[in-house]
Amino acid sequence: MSKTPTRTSGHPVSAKRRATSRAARASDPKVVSAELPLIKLNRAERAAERRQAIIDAAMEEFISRGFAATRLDDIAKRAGVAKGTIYLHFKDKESMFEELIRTAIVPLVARMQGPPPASGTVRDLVEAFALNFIKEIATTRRGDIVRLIVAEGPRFPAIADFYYREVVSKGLAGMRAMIELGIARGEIRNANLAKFPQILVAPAMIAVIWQSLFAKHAPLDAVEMFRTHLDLIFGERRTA
Amino acid sequence: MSKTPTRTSGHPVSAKRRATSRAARASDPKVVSAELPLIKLNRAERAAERRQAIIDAAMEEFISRGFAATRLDDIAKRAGVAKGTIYLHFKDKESMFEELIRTAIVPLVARMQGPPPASGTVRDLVEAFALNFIKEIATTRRGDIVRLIVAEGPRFPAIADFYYREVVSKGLAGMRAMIELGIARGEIRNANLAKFPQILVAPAMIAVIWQSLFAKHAPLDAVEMFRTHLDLIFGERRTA
DNA sequence: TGACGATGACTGACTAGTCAGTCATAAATT
DNA sequence: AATTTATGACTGACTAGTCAGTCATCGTCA
Repeated sequence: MSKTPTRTSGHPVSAKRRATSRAARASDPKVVSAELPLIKLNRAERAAERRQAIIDAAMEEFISRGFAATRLDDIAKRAGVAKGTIYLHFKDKESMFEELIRTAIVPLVARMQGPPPASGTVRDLVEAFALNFIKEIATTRRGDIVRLIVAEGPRFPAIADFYYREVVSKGLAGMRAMIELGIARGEIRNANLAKFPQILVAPAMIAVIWQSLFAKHAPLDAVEMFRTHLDLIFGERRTA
Repeated sequence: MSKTPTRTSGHPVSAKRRATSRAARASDPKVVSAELPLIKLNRAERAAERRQAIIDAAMEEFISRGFAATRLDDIAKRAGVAKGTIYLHFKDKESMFEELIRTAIVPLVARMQGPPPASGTVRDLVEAFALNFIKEIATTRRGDIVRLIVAEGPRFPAIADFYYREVVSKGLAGMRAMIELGIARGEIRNANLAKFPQILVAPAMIAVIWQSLFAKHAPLDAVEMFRTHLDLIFGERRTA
């Protein structure tokens, strides 16, 4: 009982130096982008910078803890801002999470549309695309975003909907187009594949999941696996 | 929150009549002797029954909310027991979760080992196996357990470890054996497939995830998809 | 067989703590 | 000085886990 019914959330650090945060930010070689002169940033720039810091921190926390177990206090601390600042940028935890996933998907997709359809066989096209996916997503922190969507999707229908609409359906349509091209050119034997573009990307998705769950038990050579998969679809490759 | 002294045992689950004890005795003791075959169960039997009720309820809650967002109060209510009763069977929330997943995996694996290797081609073997998987797991509530493991695995290394050891590594070994048999018999052309048994099961895993995330957006014929996938591996089938 | 105390399964109010969100105050900027 | 932006102490709602008490069941004995 003699516990502390009063002053509950007493963070031990409570030194009365509020300027500290700011001073620290200035000198701290933290996350802040390398603004060389570190000269005056106007308000809009600062706000944008902090917002980004919050987004980065939140992404990190959500990825490693999931939505429910993530504490806003931790996000604030990691971002180097006070908790209240978060509420200057986001309505609440939930909409913050949804907006985060949403904006995270954009560069994810953008990254996938980077390399323009290089001339060559359809197999080259698909291979370039998949290798890009594996290099940029499956084997990086970004892959965790995909896993996060799988994990939290059922509880955030808005996210699952958005993800399906903006990524899955478009991605599959693209895959289907490539498959049909392959069929038309005679590179792909099985015409039914066009009905299930999922098959084409399945190993890549598996690689994403594998990395975050079992990488430490048994490393997986995602690139070689995908090449083998392409051999099944396009026929044995010449080898190297 | 204030109005819950009445105990409301009317929940969809088993909810034996026995929960009536206190409240009913206090208010209307006579009504009790209504119907209910109420087979005599001794203490041990009852305990086992309640334990099972708790397990079922917990599984349901964990699947639909995830570990962190699940409330023990809800599990208790769904199981028709008091919260304290849970602690007669499990040490705490975390070990309860781990034990749940662990015991859930056993029938999952058992269900996969049911049909003995029927005589026939390797393709028939694999197809029977996969169709069984899709029917028994991918398209049922059990698939959600798999998704739950994917979702919570990174935060429960013990679960990921166990799952890898008891399911993944064994399953892949079995797949590899089948693939090697297929190669030896000349049914499978690409010998590299034995290096990546993951490819064989990838579409089935994708089906599991698809069902829980996108089924309502676009239903997926997992069986036909898998057959198409087998065509890639074993060569075109006669069709139907 | 029936009465009766012992047992322990079960209960749920309660404790101790957590954390999302608020807001009075202070710093920075205009 | 006025206004905008940031802070972090604080609040209130919520929850994992506890435990003193209850009562159905069971063993024992008349």
